[in-house]
Amino acid sequence: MVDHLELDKVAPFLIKLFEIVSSPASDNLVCWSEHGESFKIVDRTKFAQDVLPFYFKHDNLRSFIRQLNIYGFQRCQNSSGRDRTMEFFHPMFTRNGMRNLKDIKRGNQSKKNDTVEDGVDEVEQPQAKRPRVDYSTFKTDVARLQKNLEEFEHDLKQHTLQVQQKLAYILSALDDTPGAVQQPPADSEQRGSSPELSAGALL
Amino acid sequence: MVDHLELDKVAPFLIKLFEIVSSPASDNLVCWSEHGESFKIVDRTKFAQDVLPFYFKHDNLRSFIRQLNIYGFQRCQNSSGRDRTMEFFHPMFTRNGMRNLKDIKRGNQSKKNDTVEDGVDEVEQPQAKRPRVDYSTFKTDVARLQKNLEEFEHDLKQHTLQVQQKLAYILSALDDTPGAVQQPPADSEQRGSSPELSAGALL
DNA sequence: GGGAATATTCCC
DNA sequence: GGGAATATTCCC
Repeated sequence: MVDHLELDKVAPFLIKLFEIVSSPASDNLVCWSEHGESFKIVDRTKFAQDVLPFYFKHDNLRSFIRQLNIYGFQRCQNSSGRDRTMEFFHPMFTRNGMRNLKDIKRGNQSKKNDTVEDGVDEVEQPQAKRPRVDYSTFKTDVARLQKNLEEFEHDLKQHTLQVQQKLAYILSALDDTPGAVQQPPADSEQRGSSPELSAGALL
Repeated sequence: MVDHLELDKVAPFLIKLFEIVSSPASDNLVCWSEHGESFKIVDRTKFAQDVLPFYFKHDNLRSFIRQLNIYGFQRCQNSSGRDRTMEFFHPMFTRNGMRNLKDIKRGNQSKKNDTVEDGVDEVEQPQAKRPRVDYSTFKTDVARLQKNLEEFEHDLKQHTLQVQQKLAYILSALDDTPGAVQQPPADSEQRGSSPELSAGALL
């Protein structure tokens, strides 16, 4: 269906990672966070032993994390105090965002547009070392949602079109059938028109 | 004994390669050539299947060959016509030259001194495209043998010294033993000289 | 975490 | 064969 995920443009590591995190079978070892915006390694040892060698040529947690870092994932500090759980995050790696995978690049091949100036001039403010909230994740987050939305819209249009065509075909076939409905398909966007049988109206 | 092989300076690939080629157990699949100056892969398929995964994270002959090329190995054309055997060669990779392993470098990190000018000026000779024999392998070959020889000499000296010391110790111990043999063991290599007792003479 | 070396794959 | 991308290891 959605065949333009362009998985061929996505690094193998990311595809495997998505599969690993999404696979329900290993949810007790590694899984999405509640809202699917990050993922957790629950049992480091078992994860390394049982999951890694199935997808990679090693069973080494550190190598796995090295890859995460290379692709720009950030470690999230676990909320609770002493939790052995590890949590990682990348703005383009989300449960429902498989289509964003192709925008995750490795190493320092980052897109320059991440460094926009916030509308605040970068003049020195030497008075105090302001910890200064980092809005960049918000921005990339918004960008991601924006993009998702656009693509969903596109998909929806495609889908609508297809259904329309199929229905039109069915209706025309019915038309040719003696004793079938005579009513031709009306166009889709009509407001206040009398309710009638039409492909467009069904969408 | 010969503990200055400096294996810690040798790339893991080369150590494994040496082991693979030298191991008698797999001589039917991969082995040294007759004089130990190159090595042969006799059965490509079995070699890839049975040997490679034991040493590397893959069972891929092409990956193995890629590594050989990276380390500067050359493929030798098999003398016989249609032979599935593959033969590879590197001047510093020989059966008796384990100590040369540390001089094999990867990639283009070649030493400049390989490009000495042969005593022949590099002026253009556009008359004919002379195929011009490449003496560089000879030169590195000579260098290797030279080096081997020097190091063997060094080892021999060390060895001689040790044996001398041990014999001296034994002799002195015998000397202290009442009723022990007075007659020293006759030495082996002495021609016509009067037999006399000395550690050095035994060597 | 990340730089850098080494290993493996992919592609020409 | 080798360039280049990706993966894995090693080390700070």
